Parts: sequence; C-alpha cells; structure tokens
Amino acid sequence: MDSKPSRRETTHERIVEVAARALRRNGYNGIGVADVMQQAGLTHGGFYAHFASRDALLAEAIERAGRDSAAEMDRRIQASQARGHSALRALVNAYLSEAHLQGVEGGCVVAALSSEMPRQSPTLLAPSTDRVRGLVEMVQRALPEGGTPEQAMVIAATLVGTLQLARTLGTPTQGKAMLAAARNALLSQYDPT
Amino acid sequence: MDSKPSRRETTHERIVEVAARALRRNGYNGIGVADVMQQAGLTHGGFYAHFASRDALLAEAIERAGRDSAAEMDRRIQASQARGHSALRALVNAYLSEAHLQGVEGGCVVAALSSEMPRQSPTLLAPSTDRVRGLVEMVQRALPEGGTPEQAMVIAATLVGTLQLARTLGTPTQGKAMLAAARNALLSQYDPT
DNA sequence: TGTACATCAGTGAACGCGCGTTCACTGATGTAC
DNA sequence: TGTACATCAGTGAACGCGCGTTCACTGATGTAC
Repeated sequence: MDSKPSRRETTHERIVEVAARALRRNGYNGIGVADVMQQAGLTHGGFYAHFASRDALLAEAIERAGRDSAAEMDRRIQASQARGHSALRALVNAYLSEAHLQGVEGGCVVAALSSEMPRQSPTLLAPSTDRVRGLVEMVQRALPEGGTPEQAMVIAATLVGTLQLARTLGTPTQGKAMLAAARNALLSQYDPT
Repeated sequence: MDSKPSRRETTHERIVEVAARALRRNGYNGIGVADVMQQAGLTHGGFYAHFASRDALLAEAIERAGRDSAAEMDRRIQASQARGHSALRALVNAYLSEAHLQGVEGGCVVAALSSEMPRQSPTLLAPSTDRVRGLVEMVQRALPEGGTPEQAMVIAATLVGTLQLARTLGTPTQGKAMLAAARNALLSQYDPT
C-alpha cells in the first residue's frame, strides 16, 4: 500500500513513539521536548521541523498511544479467546493483569492519564476524550449479545479506576489484591461462564 | 480544646486550604507557590516561613483535601440517610452526583489525582496512598453487614473511574449518562433495596 | 556512470519566560517594667 | 496604664535553573544533465 517511508517520516514516527511512551510514564506535564528528542537519538533543535509545538506532538502521541495499546490489548484478547475464554473474560483478564499493572508506559493511555484529562486545553482534550470513547467501544465489542452501552461504560470505568488505585497502592500484594477483586467482581457479574 | 490559634497558624491554615483546592483543580504540577500565596492574600516571599518547600505544602494540602472532602461526603451521606436511604445508596448517590461531577476543587482528591499518584515522589506518594486507603475504608463503612474489603475496593475503583471518565467526556449529557449508568449498576448489585 | 548543484534533515548555541527559592528589610504584635 | 524594646509575620527584589522556542549553519541525500 504505502511506498517506503521517507527518512523524515521515519524520524517523525520514531519521535512520536518515544513520546507516546514518555507520556504514559510521566503524564502530560512530565514530557519535555529535549528529553524526547534525545531518547529518539536526536538533538532538540530539529524538533520544530517535525511539529508546530510541544502540544502538537502531545496530540499525536495521545493518538499513537491509544492505537498501540488497543492493538496490544486485541492481541492478548485473541490469545485468550484462543484458549476458550469469552471475549469479555479475555479483556478483563488482560486489562487487569499484573503485566498491565506494571507496564504503564506501554499500557492503556486512559488509565495513565484520566485524572489529568479534564484539565487539558482543547487541543489535547479532544484526542483524550477520543481515547476514552475508544476504550468504552472496545469493552462494548467484547460484551456478549445484548450488552448495553451503559454496561460498557461502567465496566470501562471500573477497569480504569482499578488499575489506577492498584498502581498507587504499589505492586506488592495490595495492588494485586485489588486487581483480583475487580476481576472476580466483573466476571462473576458479566460473564458467569 | 485548642486555645485560639495564633496569627501564624491562621495564615498557615489559609494557605493550605487554598492549596488543597488548587491541587484538585490543577493537579500536582499545576500548583505554584506564587499563585497560592496570592490567592491567600499574601506575597510569595513569606512562603518559606510556613513551609520547608513546595512539596511540604503539597503534602499538607493532600491531607487537608482528603479530610475536607471526606467531611463533606459524610455530611451528604447523613442527609441522604435521614431521608431513608441505606448508607451505601447515600454514598453512591453523593459521590456520583452532578454536584461532584462539576465540583472538582471541593471534591474527592483521589478522583482528582489518581492517575498522577503513582508518579509522585515518596514525600507525596505516602499521603496520596493514605487518601486511597481512606476512600476504600469509607466505602467499607457504608457497606451493609457482611460486606467484604474486596467489595469495598471494587466499588471505590468504580466510583473513581466513573467520575474521571464522566469529567473527561464533559458535563453535557454524556457525562451525566455515565454517572447514571454507574449508579444503577452499583446500586442494583450491592443495594437491591 | 559520474559530476555539480539544490534541497532538506538535523545540529547546537542562544533567547526569554516561568517558577522555586533566598534574603535583607519593614511594619506590626506583644512583652517587660 | 504607658513607654521601650524584642520578636516575628510578611514584603519585594533578586538569583538560578529548566524548558519551550528560534535560528543560522552543516552535512547528507538526491536530482539534473
């Protein structure tokens, strides 16, 4: 389909990818132009040949993070379904896994950022709300026949809230207990096998 | 009990109170020494007579925000219980109210900050995790006889996640729909009247 | 295929602003007698 | 009760650092012939 990307395009994508990870690791405010460029193997001066501003990079990074983690989640869901689980069970187990608890920078961008989202300028709020909607839709698709949008919203909120609180409590035992509690609650209610 | 507070103590409390609101409105990074002092009716130079550092203020502000919003929540819960609701129903309705959706700066500090919490330095992480535990305990107290800590954790996570996503989607209709969906889900499951 | 030149991605120094922190000073509060 | 002095809360100017942004320049890529 696409012909081979130009050098410029390759570099651009590399910067965005680095930023998408830094964004989830450090938040909207914890991501600096010079840092990102350095991690992409460049000097900061070249930044404005690729992006109009720091915010423009952030907007792209939000979308990129959403696409990447959605793809990763789909992969895990399909692997889990291949082992005989329902789509919902697969999603819940993947989202509330220990790997996701620890892998913030490659994980769900909504879980990484949602308490900061309402505070962002329109430029960053728009792609952020898109990611929230994307998450709800992903849950909706995983629901069995007859699942309502309301159920999808509540499940999405529970997934996000659980991961955040578990991350805050820290990995050792308490965090894991929180994940397990939510897996049990969600699955026994929405997927009683 | 306490004798009347000194001028110094009064001022100190005023600064912390302003900071507790700014913290929830703007996040850990959105709160500046000069801003807070100005809102407290002072100049920024006097700050270090009250606090060893910006972080020291933030630590106090986190605790203060937790105490204040817990007190406010208790007030609403008792009012709701007086109208015949169970403790849990009262809590869920108060937490997932439109007033709380819009009143970030006077609301739950966990909902305002939780995605940023895991990133904080130990100085700020400690009081933050305390607030998470406090929220879970508040839910636990509202649960009917036989309610488990696991249930309290999941409900707390759902409350926090719902409020955040609803705030991100914005007040008009979508946010409210999200609140309503979560109220229904939680109450029909944990308080079927 | 090879050479000359134009285009363009990336470099690195510099600017300007915001912000946390410091400090010498002032004006008010309060205590000693 | 009144005066003299010490203590202390708050002021405002200044410092230094980090960081987003700009810009003149360099070295590499690629095109014309």
